[in-house]
Amino acid sequence: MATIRDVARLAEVSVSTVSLALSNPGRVSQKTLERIRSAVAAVGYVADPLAQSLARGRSKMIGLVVGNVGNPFFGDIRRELENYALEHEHFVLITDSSGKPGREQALVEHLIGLKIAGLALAPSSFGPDYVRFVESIKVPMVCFDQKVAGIERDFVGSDNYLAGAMLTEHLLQLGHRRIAFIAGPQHMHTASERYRGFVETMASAGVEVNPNYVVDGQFTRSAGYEAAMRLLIQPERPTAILGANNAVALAALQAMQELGFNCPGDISLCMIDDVQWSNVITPRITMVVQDTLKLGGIIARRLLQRITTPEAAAEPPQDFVLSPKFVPGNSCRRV
Amino acid sequence: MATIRDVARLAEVSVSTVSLALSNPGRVSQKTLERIRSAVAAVGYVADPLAQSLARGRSKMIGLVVGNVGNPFFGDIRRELENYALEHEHFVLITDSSGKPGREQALVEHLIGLKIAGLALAPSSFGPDYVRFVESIKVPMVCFDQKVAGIERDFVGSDNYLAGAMLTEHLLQLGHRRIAFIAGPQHMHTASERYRGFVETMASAGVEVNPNYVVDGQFTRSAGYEAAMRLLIQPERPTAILGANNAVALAALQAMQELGFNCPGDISLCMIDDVQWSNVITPRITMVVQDTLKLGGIIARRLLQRITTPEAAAEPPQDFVLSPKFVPGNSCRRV
DNA sequence: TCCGGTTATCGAACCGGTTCGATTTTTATC
DNA sequence: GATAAAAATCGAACCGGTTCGATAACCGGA
Repeated sequence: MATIRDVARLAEVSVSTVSLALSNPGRVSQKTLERIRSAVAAVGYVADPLAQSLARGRSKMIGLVVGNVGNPFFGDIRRELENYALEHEHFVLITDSSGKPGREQALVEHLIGLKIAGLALAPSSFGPDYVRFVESIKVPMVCFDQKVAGIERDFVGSDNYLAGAMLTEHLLQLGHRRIAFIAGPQHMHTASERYRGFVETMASAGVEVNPNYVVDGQFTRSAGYEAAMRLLIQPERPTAILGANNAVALAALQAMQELGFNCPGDISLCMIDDVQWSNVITPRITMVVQDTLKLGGIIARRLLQRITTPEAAAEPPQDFVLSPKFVPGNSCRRV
Repeated sequence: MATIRDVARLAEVSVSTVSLALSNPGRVSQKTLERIRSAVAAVGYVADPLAQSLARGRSKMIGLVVGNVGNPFFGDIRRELENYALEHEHFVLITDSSGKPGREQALVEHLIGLKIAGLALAPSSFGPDYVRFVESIKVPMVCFDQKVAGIERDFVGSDNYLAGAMLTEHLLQLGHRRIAFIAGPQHMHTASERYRGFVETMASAGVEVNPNYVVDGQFTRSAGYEAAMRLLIQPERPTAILGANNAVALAALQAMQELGFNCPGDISLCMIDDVQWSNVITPRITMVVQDTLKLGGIIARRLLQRITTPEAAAEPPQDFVLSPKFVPGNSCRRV
């Protein structure tokens, strides 16, 4: 590997001039610039990013920390961020916390040790300790997906209240009254907002929520399955189930299939968030989806702004909340 | 941030002693070790990984380069690698090439610039240039998924010939003779092997392969859909379709649904590789799946071995090929 | 021709560690 | 108690860049 000293020797200038010429071509004379450029080409010099980061105190890398890279929700976001970062000569490092706050923290610290230029974080926890931790991060950052109370940072996400409300409204309009809700962990903003959307829409329609119809699915497949089973073995079954996320809804579909219930014949089902291959799942689930592409675009643009321009870096944190979109399927029938 | 010099000052020893003590506690005296340890604790010293990597010429990071992190196939592999790496105080950086060879190369070069300790690579291309590129990588590495002819590196993957053969055999035993095959790009080892498994099993059963029944699905959803459509509009339709991967098979299912064909009533379907939520897809697709957990374990162990022990690093490259598993569904009927 | 003000280039210090040969201290041996 | 060998510690160079104050070269104007 050729170093900057090799270039300097060949171009017959000092090391500092080479460095200057490469980072700020306007500040050296035309002929030395050319000499340096041809020397660079001759020895095949490429600056060592590690040495650069050490000297500059910051690298050209952007950290992306998510709870589960396999979740298609993150797919578009990752892609947008990568493409946008690439345009600005930055490089995205993806890390996966498996949803564990402890590991998330370790990953973030490691990334900061790498002197990343910026961080896109999908928070996986909550509470004062967690908030303190996130607030201690001094790198330019954007949070997304999960809004955490107390964290004063840019946030990009969807209107989860609206998501819950839209599907509830849809079911009500189809004539359903015995509507069940498989909820997520209530300490999560997404989960509590979706639930609130459900409850308030029911209330404003004057329909009472049967407490037995609200079960906790933890946003996971296994807990969602258990929760759905509890709903389905009740003597007076709900006529419709609203899954607060894709995992619990599909777990409910599985439970229905296993118990021999027909969807939507016996029970209607709808969910928040898409999954891959949802269009080959029978029935096609009626759902409300987030505009992940747009979310990713906003995250990417905002983060790069904060990284590259000092004015943007100084701006106060801002929330970007997008409306989700209703995607009709054939899993809900009129009653 | 406290530096090693702060520690040295407080412990009243030289910087080099601190460095030595931290990396090799056995080579300093007991009391200086203790003094250094308490000094480290007192100032909250944590070594700067960047400076360490620069000085040592290698970091504690492992690069994982895949074509699509969203593919559940990579999920287990990533998780196994991360867990195993963590046990050995290494840290996994995930990067996604979106299947583009150019970007893959750029990513690998960037990772090498970061002086990664090792690399797990799912090759996304082939051909002499590509082989030359991979062969030029001097970091300890393990290739997986796609076996590329000419690359002399450890390889971990599944027996794709067997995968194709098993499903073909299954369909033959159910009495099918008009069996169609939606193939992948033949320059890919996985694709050509699966195809070979199909062709040779058909041949040894004495069943002729109708050339109109072999179509190219490129392993992608869209091309798979087109290919399936071509199969389905033929006057003499196949009685069974074998999808060479999950994407083309599910695209075929979609095509069948759209054209009003019942699966398995009208046409049987089976596929290689699982997808998330396959158990809520109707019908449950009969498939052959790879043992991704075990693959991940082998990749992780092998790579860490090569990284941590010089003997393993010197070993000649080796192939680890696992047998896939047959998972019956209800998408194939007897004819 | 001399002078003040730019512009171009350089040298040295620095980022925060590691490493290795040299020096000092300790321990064991006679 | 002298001496060789072993163990502990140190200093300096190095990894490969950046940055900034200092110096050198250049320019037009009096």
